[in-house]
Amino acid sequence: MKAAKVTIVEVAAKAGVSVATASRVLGNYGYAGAKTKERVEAVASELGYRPNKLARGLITGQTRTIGVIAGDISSPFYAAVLRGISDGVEARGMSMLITNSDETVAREIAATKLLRENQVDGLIVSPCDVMDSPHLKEAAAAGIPMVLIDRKVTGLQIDSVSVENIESSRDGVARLLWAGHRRIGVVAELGRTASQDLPKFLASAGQGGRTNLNAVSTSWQRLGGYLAAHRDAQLEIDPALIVHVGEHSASAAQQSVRALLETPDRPTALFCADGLMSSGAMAAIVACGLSVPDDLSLVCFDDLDWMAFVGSGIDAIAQPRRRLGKAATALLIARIKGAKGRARNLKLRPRYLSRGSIAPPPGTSTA
Amino acid sequence: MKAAKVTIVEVAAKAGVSVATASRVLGNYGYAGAKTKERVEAVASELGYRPNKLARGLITGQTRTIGVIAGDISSPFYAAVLRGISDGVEARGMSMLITNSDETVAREIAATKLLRENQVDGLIVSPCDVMDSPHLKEAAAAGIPMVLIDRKVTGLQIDSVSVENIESSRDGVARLLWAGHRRIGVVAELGRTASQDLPKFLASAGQGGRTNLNAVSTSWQRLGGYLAAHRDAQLEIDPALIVHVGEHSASAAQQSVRALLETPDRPTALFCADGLMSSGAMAAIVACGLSVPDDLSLVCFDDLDWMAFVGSGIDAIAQPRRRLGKAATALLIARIKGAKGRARNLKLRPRYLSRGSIAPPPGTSTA
DNA sequence: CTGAAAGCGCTTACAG
DNA sequence: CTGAAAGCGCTTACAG
Repeated sequence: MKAAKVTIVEVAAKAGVSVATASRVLGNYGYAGAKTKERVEAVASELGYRPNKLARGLITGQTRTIGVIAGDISSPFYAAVLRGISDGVEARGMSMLITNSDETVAREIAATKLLRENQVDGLIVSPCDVMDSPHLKEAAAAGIPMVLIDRKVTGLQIDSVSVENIESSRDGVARLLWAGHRRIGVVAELGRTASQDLPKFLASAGQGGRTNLNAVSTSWQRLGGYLAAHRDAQLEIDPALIVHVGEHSASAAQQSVRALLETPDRPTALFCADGLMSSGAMAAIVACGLSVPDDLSLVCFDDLDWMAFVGSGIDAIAQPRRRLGKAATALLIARIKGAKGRARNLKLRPRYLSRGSIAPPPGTSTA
Repeated sequence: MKAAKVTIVEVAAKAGVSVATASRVLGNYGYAGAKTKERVEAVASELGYRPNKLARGLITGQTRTIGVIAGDISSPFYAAVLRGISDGVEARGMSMLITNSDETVAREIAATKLLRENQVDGLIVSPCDVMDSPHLKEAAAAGIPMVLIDRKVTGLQIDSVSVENIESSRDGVARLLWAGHRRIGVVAELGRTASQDLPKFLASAGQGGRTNLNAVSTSWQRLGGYLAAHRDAQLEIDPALIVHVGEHSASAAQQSVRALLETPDRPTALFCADGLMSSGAMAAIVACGLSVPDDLSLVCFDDLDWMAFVGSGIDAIAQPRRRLGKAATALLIARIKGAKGRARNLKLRPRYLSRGSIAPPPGTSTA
């Protein structure tokens, strides 16, 4: 049943030319007489010839395929970023191999290996360990074109595209402060070791040490923005207001936020550091019977579709997700084509969407 | 800079064995002496040998890569389905090439071509034309393993995994009817030619002709369920209540729904046929200042994360999206491994999530 | 258990 | 403008 594949050899034979010539017209490079060209093409389409990219790739050393390592392709953030990448890739007639790391180093390593064995022309990765990723460094050293997306890795000087996390978080939190809030909760993932890292981080942030923030994961950066806004306003931080969820999970966030909201001295506003945290926080807010912004003001990092119509609308720091993917693809393709020169680190600016989820703290007279 | 790739030839040479032997231990098939094996493996890891899957694929005729054609990988539905596929694929050490069709035949054809040139071992596709897809039929006839997901193509007898659209829509709408609603709006995409197709469809559905519903796109099937529920209850259909949006777009849905809701004789309940329709409808409901379920009851096909906390929660017909992908992958891999026999058509059953968005129609006395 | 040799389907200098 | 030949990196009968 399996129809025998027609190869270039058969096309050449039937067209009465050499394989070399057939190859030249079918791959359209090099010279070929008009008549020859026509004949070969006619035979090829008649026979239903389909070039074998494996053979082509083996010999040219290019597969016209890139590999992508995302955290979780089903999350709205990565799904949109991937779409941006995909658009860039498809527009160039290239292909895209996709993997998930689930923010796990072991899986990221496995993915890197698999992708390299597949001879991808380049890699776009959202590294899960921003401090030390030997497998990525090795790949970069081996000369495989690579661009980092959403985050960077300390000591890895390669192209990257990320988002202004610190500045835009600082701005978002500042808006809450301007509205009069003094007890603002922050909900962030912060990894498993947050309880140890947090005191150090708070201490160093206190000095206004800003440099180290670039060497840290996005959720820490956004927390950094929160701290910076408070420092700008010369306000102390109450560590009890920092909810470190510890995992990428909406339901974990929901539990932690609920606990905070049931506290007697609960915050009058919340800043959520990513989409998962926002979903969890919103669920907790509803579960506690609180309404936004009357009982609680809210600013969320990353714009999810429901933020447009929940309550009176939720203020969001909207990341240019698709553009993130597009830009990464453009950088990668340039490198694949041989672009030299030092690493380019693009930083895209999110847009603040003001929808009305910020009100003065409850009990404040508006008069 | 580009580190020369180490091939099996070098490994063999340095280990003092033939390429054949090196190949046998590195690909681990065939016999190899314990000592030889050890030595070859040592040298391979020392040299950082990385098998070239192109060469391997060229000769074995298997790439251990599958191709996926989705509508839009950034939509929550496809994103989750893809994750299901991805899990199945990664668990077997295989890879996955992903493309978007944007529900466009031309792009689907291009994707099929590209994927086949990449010599994928099989294809999972969500076909955008359920009536006639010669490119898919050709691929199937050529013997490439393929499974259809979410929808089927008339006249293409191959494996498929879809969802019980008709039955579960019928059930969802029935719940609205039980609650006393008599004017229930339905919001569905239905394609560009809906205005012509609708009268015919209504007429044939009137006869209880059920067979043709399998040969129709998911949004038509869900409309079919709506009609069936009304037929069960012996109620007439008011065509004015059928909102055919015409495109896969939340904002288009929002506009159409808004128009319906601003009508003097507006419905007391809404049934939304997919996620995009639901987002649009919800935005329209909020824009009109209506509240769910007091002013309007609501049932949505496909469960989006916000439905858990918007208002008092929105009833949803939750599709097993990830399972859809997993099941498709399992079927595909079985075929790739050579499973024969007639096409299997899996139909997964959604779960109805009752959250409280159904109330009696406004003005009904509960007493 | 191991090796020499052919070959997967294509591209690419190199002659002509 | 066209063809003969080598070769990309591997696997697979086939002998031994």
